[in-house]
Amino acid sequence: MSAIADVARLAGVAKATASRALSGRGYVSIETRAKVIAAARQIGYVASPNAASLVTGRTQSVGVIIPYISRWFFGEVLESLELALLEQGYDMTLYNLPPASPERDRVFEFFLARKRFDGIISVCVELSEQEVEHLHQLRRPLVGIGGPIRGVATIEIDDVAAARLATEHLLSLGHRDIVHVGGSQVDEMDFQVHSNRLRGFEAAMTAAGLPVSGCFYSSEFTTPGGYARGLAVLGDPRRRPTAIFAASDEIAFGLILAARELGIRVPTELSVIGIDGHPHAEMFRLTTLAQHPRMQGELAVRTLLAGLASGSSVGASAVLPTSLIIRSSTSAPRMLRGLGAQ
Amino acid sequence: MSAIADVARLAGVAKATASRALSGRGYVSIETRAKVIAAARQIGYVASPNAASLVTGRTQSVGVIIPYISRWFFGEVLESLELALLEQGYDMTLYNLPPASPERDRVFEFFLARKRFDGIISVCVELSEQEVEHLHQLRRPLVGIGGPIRGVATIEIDDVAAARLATEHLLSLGHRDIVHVGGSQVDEMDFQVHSNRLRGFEAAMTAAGLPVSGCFYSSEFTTPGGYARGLAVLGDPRRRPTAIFAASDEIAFGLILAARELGIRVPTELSVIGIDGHPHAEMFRLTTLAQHPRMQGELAVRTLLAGLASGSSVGASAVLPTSLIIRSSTSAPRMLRGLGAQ
DNA sequence: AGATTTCATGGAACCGGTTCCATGCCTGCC
DNA sequence: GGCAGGCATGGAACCGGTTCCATGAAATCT
Repeated sequence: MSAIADVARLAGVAKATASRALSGRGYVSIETRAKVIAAARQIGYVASPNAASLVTGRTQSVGVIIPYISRWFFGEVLESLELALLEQGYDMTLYNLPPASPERDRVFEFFLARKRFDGIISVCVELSEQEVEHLHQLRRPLVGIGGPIRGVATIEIDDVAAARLATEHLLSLGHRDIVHVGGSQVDEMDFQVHSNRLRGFEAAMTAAGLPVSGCFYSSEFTTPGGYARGLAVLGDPRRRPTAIFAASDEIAFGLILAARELGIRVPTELSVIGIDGHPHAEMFRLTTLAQHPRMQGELAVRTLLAGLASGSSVGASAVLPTSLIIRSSTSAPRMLRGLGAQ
Repeated sequence: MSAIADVARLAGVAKATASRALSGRGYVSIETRAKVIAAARQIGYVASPNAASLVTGRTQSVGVIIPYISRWFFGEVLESLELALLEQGYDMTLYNLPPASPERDRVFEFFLARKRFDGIISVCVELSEQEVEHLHQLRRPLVGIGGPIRGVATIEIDDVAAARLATEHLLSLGHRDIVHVGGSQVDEMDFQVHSNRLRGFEAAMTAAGLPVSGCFYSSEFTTPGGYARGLAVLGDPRRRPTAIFAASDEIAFGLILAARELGIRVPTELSVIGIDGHPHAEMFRLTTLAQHPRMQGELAVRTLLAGLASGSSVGASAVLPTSLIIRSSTSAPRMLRGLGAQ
């Protein structure tokens, strides 16, 4: 409703002066500034960033592209991004881009090209060369979460190391018959998360002198996905592993539910470890390698805004820590226990 | 980068003509339009809605306020809102406003007042009189999901009826000792969902001639919340109900987990029914009263855009249907079964 | 054929801010 | 005392679109 011209008129100054007083740039006397601020408050004036963006090029808004909203990791990242941006006065505009979204091209060619954003944060979206090119043409800072993009600052965890640590935890307990249930490399856009976790698993197994062939089963990254896979993998008693490394906590929950349903005791007969640090892990007593999505979100915002302030396009990438949280879904395999007890 | 003036120059026409050709408003000859469109494509021109919004007042952007992102219902609503808005060319800017958010006032007084949105969708946010007033002052259409706001179109389900139906399902199976586990009215902003579901429960119980005092237990609206409450409520065998009506599927999952842990068989010894239609319900074989958050999101967008087109501020409210999905978490109580078998 | 419409286009104003530039005052310094 | 420089302010241009208005040509009507 009210424009800066109204504020200026009410305060008895020129538009230019009102603008300087409110934005804090340029010379304004203390009294004038007070007058202008009082006038602005009186008529409930809030500046339109759209109008300002025309001349400054700054929109006070950031675009976020993300493949899922409901899955835990993404929900957490989103909440932390929103909060961090809000604190800095930025709006967050959200584009949900699931793997095979028909809207994908339109988002890159139309929505993101509308000069609406000061920067873009891409959360675990596997970008094609062409899409990266599109984004770079916007000449805006770009930060990735969860995986590398060419020429872009990235906030991530070391998925290979995390998977390796998780697997080594099982190995150190004495397990030799270990299976990895993780994301498929073909079905979903995986942003290298799936394959990195598989590589970490294989590295740990190989280092322990164990074979890896036939030890991987794919699953949707969800609890029902893990459950379905669990029923299949654990259904045959003769070929049952003593431990499973799940690529995510949500998969692990499903595996535990399947095991319970099949009457397999966890951890006595089956150890399960996940990756994430999901809040439900406590309830399932799940041993997990916790990552910290909120930290990743906050750091991504800091990196983006730093790039914005400095004008440099590429900020510093960061690899965030993970931590092993041992609960009671993992233990030594029964066989060994028996031996130990003798 | 490129502005409409560049397009006009390249096409050899005036800015005004280029604008008309691209927007499709006003008279332009077919050949001229083709020329302009070709020129625009050639230099990769995408109009800046920010610039356009200055004169048209339309921003092609909608603000959404929502208390949670991770909880299932909200995630689903969000995904459907984003998709529906995207299809219509609108951006979705997200404000996450958990119950006791310290950012709350700033969002209403600053962020939402920036003239950035053509309309606002409020998802299950309990608004104070003052906040409603603030929103109305923006003179923009406003649509609520999940509960009534004064003078605003609302998309919702009938929570009282849904709770009543769920309870009646248990009653019709022969249960008499039924407990309701739902949200607290004090702890969280509840948008009347909690109290409405409690009212529906009490209405059904009273109609069946059963007492309601002592039959309600509060819980966080999450699986761990239901789990904790389940351990407490089901822990004492002497005071154990034969059936529980959970206010959400996520609570119900927790209750089922707690029951399993206590060695209580579902549904033989305990029936559980929820509300939601959560995708995990299949895995838990949970009987539930399904609502359809995606329908609610789509309808909210349709209502908002209709209000936008017509210029009328208040659209039509709608009450969406729910459907009872019977799985095997509910059955007749054991006692009756025994009788029936005789 | 002359008078209206309808169509097509260009020029210019405008939306709401920011910023450049010019102006004038006051202070400090040589 | 005159001049340079810092401070405070106003006028005007500008950002990138849309739209009003004027103009002229072609089509339609009387």
